[in-house]
Amino acid sequence: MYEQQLSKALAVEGLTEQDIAGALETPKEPKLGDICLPCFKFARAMRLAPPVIAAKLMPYAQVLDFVDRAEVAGGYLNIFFDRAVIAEKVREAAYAGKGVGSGNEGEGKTICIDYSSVNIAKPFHIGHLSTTVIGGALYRIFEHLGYRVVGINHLGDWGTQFGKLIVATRRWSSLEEVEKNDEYFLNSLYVRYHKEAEENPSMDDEARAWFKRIEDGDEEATKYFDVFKQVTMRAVGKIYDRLKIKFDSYAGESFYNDKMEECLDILREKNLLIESDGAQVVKLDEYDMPPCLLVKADGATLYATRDIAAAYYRKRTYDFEKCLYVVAYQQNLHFKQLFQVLKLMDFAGAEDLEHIAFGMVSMEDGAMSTRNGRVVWLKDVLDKAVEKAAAIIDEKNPDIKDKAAIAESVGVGAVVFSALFNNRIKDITFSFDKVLNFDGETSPYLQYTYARCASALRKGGEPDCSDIDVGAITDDEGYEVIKSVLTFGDSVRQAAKLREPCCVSRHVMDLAEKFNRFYIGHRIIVDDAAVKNARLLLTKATANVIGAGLGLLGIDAPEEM
RNA sequence: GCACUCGUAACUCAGUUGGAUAGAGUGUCAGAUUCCGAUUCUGGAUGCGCGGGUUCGACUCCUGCCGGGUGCGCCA
Repeated sequence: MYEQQLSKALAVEGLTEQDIAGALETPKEPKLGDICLPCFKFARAMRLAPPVIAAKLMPYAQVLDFVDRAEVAGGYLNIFFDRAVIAEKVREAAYAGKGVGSGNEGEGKTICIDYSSVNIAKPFHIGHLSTTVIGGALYRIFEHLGYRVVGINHLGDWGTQFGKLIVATRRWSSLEEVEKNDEYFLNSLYVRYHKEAEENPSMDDEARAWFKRIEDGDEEATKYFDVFKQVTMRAVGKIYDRLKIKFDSYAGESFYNDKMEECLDILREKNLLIESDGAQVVKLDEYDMPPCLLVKADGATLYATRDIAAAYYRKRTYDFEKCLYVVAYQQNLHFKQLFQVLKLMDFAGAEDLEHIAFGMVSMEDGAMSTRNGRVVWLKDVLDKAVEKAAAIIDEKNPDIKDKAAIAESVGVGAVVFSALFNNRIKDITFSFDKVLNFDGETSPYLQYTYARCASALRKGGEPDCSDIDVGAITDDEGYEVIKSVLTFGDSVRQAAKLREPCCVSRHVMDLAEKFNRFYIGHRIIVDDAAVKNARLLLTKATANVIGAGLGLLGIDAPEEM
């Protein structure tokens, strides 16, 4: 808050606006001021001791109309805002609705986000959660800042697993049966295939042959392919609805089948494609990386080949400013190679590709594995969380309306939030106890706080802005709430800049804690109308920010719970 | 072996471009409600893996070691 004005005002004694702007920071503790300027780094150039510099700057801060006072503490200049001036700004936040903290710096810019990217024929498991909700949150965060966002689900809909599924379907089931059943049935065929193929390796030849037929556009094989894809999409569609995730494009791997050749031509033209052990690769020794394999010895293309084609297609189709790949860090090397190859190809968007890596999920007894059944399906996790939420509602608020919908919001929200509260890079050891914990720093806490605000607003009525006593919210607790409300937008920007949704979740959590402290200490609905209106206004602003923050994360904020 | 990455309280994690006395939650113990929703709030206790370096100042940057994770040509 007020960084610009302060930078301008304190650019004296040879200091530039940039010097000041780069040094301003928020003190650790509220009692040290609202904003501060450490003057140590100016000492050398100014040939003065930091406290002397702070003292010289103090009068320039002191005269600003939004400043109450400035103090010199060691080498710091601590600035305290005029609380009444700050409090006035809450009005705006209270009437901004869901748009609170939004911006327009993204206007005219397009960001592509590649996330979720499910594998066809595999049910949605807990390992798919991070990419899906991180991508979804980044989508909304950028949108909130005015960007045009293109959400891309780069479906894993190509590869020999389709041949395997055809073999399995023909042996133990039928196309009709698969079509009628859900994704778990399809998965059971896949698991059975792997079990039996161990003893009967000829099945793999059969599978390869079927996949070849898909590649060749064979009618019968394509029919199978379409059904498998349809069954999977039906299932993940339900999950996406529950998670509030949407995509603008489902162009997956199969989509790029006919778009790779032109990329390989570019590589050949630039003499980048080299034969090695029968395969065709791009050498990356110069960049301390192993070669990037693009065409197998048998002539088939690879994941990386399709990613190159996808990059070209996206640049051409969307003319992106940035293209983000929300994919686990296991693929760090793959993306480093991919980006380097594209750079060597002089691809126009090469500098704008970014791998947004995140940690992996494992089970308490080791890595997850679909084949041996050591896997947790997301649907089960969501269902259990919703069940638990319903039980708590039954116990605490049995007469509430729309119980099922609220339990869904609370349960699903808790699962989503658990994946968005920490830094992306952290590994996660999955445990039901942790995900189903609704106490402490969880989304049910945020939702509860939101519902508490909503309840107060129902009882207190719409705040009347013509009759406000800002003094009623400039006490320490209220003032902390105000500052948190007003800096929400900064956190949204930080989240976009770092591609870290947790900047938003952390901010909203902090606000909820501050509001609850305020709430306990001060009655909102009091006889004095001016005081009541001020507190209601703050309550409304708080509800807006919590609601907007949860919304950015893809979590509902029910009015009651 | 090489590369990347992580190591903060008993546990799970925050910690702004390096800045003041390193903070939360869980769990634990002790408290708070005649009054707006106790899924709330208040208080107590425990810590930066180890050693060097750069700096006025290092959890943060560099370097060495220790420990965990991931990756390293025909999977995606």
